Amino acid sequence: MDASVRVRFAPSPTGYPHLGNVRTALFNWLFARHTGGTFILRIEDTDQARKVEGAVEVILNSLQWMGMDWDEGPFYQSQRLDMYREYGEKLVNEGKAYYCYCSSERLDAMRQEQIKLKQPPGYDRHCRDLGHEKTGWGDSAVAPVIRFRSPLEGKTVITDLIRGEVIFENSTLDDFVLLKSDGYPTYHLANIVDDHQMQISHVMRAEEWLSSTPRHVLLYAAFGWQPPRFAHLPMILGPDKSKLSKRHGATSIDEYRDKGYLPEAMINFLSLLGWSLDDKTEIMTCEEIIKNFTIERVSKTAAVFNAAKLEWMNGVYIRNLSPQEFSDRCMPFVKQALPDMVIEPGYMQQIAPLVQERARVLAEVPDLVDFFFSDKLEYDSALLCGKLERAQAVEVLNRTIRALENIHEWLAGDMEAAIRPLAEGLELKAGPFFGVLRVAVTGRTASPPLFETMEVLGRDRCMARLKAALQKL
RNA sequence: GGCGCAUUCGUCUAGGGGUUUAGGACGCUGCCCUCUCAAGGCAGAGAUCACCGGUUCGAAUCCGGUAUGCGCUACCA
Repeated sequence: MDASVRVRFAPSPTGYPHLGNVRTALFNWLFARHTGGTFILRIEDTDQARKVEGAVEVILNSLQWMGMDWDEGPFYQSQRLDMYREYGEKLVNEGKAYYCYCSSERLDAMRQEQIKLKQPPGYDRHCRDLGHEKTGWGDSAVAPVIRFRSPLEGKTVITDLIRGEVIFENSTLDDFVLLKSDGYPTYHLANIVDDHQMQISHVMRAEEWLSSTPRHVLLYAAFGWQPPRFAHLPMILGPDKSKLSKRHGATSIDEYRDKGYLPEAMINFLSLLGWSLDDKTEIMTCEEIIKNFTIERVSKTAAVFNAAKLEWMNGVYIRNLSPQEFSDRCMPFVKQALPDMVIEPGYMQQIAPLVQERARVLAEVPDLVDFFFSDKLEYDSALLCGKLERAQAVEVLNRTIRALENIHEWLAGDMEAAIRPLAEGLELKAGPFFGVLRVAVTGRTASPPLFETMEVLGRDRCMARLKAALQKL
């Protein structure tokens, strides 16, 4: 237990959280829970242009859905603008940053030119030594930004908990913006100020941030602050091995919820994207993951997201649910997909066990069970015969109906005992014989076991369907 | 272009000098079970550990280079 561990998940509400974001949140949360530390939620809403309405709510909901509770926050950077500005101006006053009045047009033109000349793009430090005659807002038609006065030489060494020592030449760093002309801080400024103020001990974020870490280390030094420990997590890639994004299909976490992935399966699966317990353990409860999670066992290499494996794992979790719980969790999906049907919880509880091991995601349950609810089955009569002659199929149905009329208790065992011998009489194997009945009763060629299905369906519905099948032939 | 990171079966990964004929999982194929579909069981294919050199009695494991991939290179995060 290390109560001094303070970590944060700091998403920007510029879109809905995707698997990568959630994995980052998860690792921070796991680390906090493992160490007995504190998990803080901070919304980095400093980009007014890319802000997406409602994204914060989705982020919060997603964390809650996955069971990742936070101890402090959410804090909003947009509510702390004055403070960032003060810190920015403080650096200007100390000569560690400066106002820049370059217009975006000049900056764009400069970049174009640099690219044309095959030079590394970057700010040309035009305003770095303007002097003091022009300082602050109001002195120019152009609202200025504050830029960091990056050292021109030397090296910045960062020690990453996952990657070890990484060395950057300061000369490759440009004078990045700290405070934008709209008064909002950039990520670099706000992030450092907040991490310091919130006493963050470990910064765990995706590897895409590794390149900007020297800037952050330099900023901490400029403020005279002790930087936190850094751990850059491996990226999660799409099947084409590029950074996960919308074009890879379902990436937003609530899409997975809507498809019927279980949060516990998502936790388990995501925990294994860049972390492992040992050489064989894969299915773990959240408690087990928390107990065993350490940064030492986080891998360095980017992971391609394997949707098929997630689906498999979700199936494992679905099968491990109690029948009651499975039934309860199916309800919303079934109701939504079959809006015209009356879905009684009691009936659903009878149906559920028949499809539990056949579903990999909850959203496919409605397709598996809809025939339990419909009054009239729609199917191609050709399915009824399968490979049998029409006359044979008719005979199968007639004999079954007769046998069933003598059944006292509508129980799967009794029905099977009465019907199975009928196949022999027609010199048919059980497979083809039951096949006819299956289509008659369910309208499809694949279904849960026939007699259990018929028992749940009930006598009236089954008899009606068998007779209806006869009519079709 | 510059800088950085990475590189073990198609994918997720174990392994960190001899215990490895490189282990597990998903997926795939086959067989078994079986009233269909699943689930389950068993088996199989699949990795010269990116490549080249070096260190060493010995390298997937250590070092160097090359290649490739990815990331960053914004008044985005």
